Amino acid sequence: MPRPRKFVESDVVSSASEVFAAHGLAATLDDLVRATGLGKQSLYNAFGGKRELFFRALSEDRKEATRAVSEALGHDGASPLERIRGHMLRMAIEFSSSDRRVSLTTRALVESTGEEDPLSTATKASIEQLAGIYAQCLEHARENGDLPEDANVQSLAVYFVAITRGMELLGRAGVGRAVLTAVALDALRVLHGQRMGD
Amino acid sequence: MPRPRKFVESDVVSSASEVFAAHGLAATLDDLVRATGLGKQSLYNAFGGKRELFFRALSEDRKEATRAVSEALGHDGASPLERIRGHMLRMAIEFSSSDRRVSLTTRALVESTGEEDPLSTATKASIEQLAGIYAQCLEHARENGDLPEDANVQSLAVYFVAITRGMELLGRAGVGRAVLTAVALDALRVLHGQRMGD
DNA sequence: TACGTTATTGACCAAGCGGTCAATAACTTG
DNA sequence: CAAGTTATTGACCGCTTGGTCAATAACGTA
Repeated sequence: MPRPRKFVESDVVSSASEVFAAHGLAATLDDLVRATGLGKQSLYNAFGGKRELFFRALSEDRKEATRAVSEALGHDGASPLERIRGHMLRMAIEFSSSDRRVSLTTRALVESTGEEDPLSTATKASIEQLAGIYAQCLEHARENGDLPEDANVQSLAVYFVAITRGMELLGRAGVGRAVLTAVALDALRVLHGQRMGD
Repeated sequence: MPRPRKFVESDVVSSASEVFAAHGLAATLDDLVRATGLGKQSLYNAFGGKRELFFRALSEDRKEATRAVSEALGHDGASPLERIRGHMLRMAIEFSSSDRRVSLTTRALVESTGEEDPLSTATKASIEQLAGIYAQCLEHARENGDLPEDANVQSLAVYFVAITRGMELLGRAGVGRAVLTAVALDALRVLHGQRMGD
């Protein structure tokens, strides 16, 4: 009965995501209107406002990021450690690409207050989810005998989240592909050492 | 002859820095007026506007950050590698402290456009400066024989900038002291391994 | 083809923004 | 103590902001 929408919701979120990636929450409602092609009111009807649309975009970004990492670290014939290696090298290229924008999750991380607000909750969950994926792959490596029996899979997983975040920021600072690749290879050496000097 | 100022410039910059650390460039002129105690016009006279004040704060933040790292990695009897270790462990504690705010440099990194604007230039310089300090210390370690002769000191230096940036973000996401310390120890294993699996 | 429902459109609004102005105050120096 | 210079103060301004409203359009259904 009702008048049908002229837009595809996921397309709108995707366009909005680019705008938010470029300008963060400081992106203007007008930017969004221009990027999505919708009118203000339609945007408001469909999503509820700028902030809500940001969360929606953030959620999609997170879904996509975890999907991508999941796929990169998933079974494909190579050993778990080889998959992590390939993943890190691809990240180095990705992060050093000149048109790469900082991920919404990282943006949200910086803009989050540390309190219990929705932004902080969302970013925290995002980090934990990513760490979970790394942990799974690392656990497989350990079962394979590619990591020492007493390797701390949990902290290593968080370590990989940290180093990828750091590489992302460095890419923003203009660090080029060669250096970032070298950094990725350095980072991987963590998996080869035997014991921490305590 | 002129009427003297009622404020100390460095104090104003310091107060402003906190506000910017908390809210980024989105901090309002009113926030700054409240935090510094100066009137708008005085702020304007002394610094030239919000953006200029931000740059001033960013510059101080950068100076302080490099000073701190320099001191931590400087000569103090311990070996270069031990100094790096101590530094990383202190960073883990610092970044996981609950009232810690994200550094202005990291903020600027995220908000920079990647173009040639002043923000990007400043952050790039900041990263390079930090990497330089790490490189110096690592070079000493190599001369000491604590690192293999063929270790790539330059990329390792950038690696340490990356992992500390990542740890900073994770601290923002609520990762606690224990986990962040474990991550720091993981990160250090890079210096113990012998050869990269190529 | 008339009706009910929702989408779209463009005008509109109050609040908050960064910044400015003009008047006044405080100090040093002659 | 008068003159010159800069600081401070509070009122003010034009613009942009996120959001709203009322009118109209487009569809399925009866």
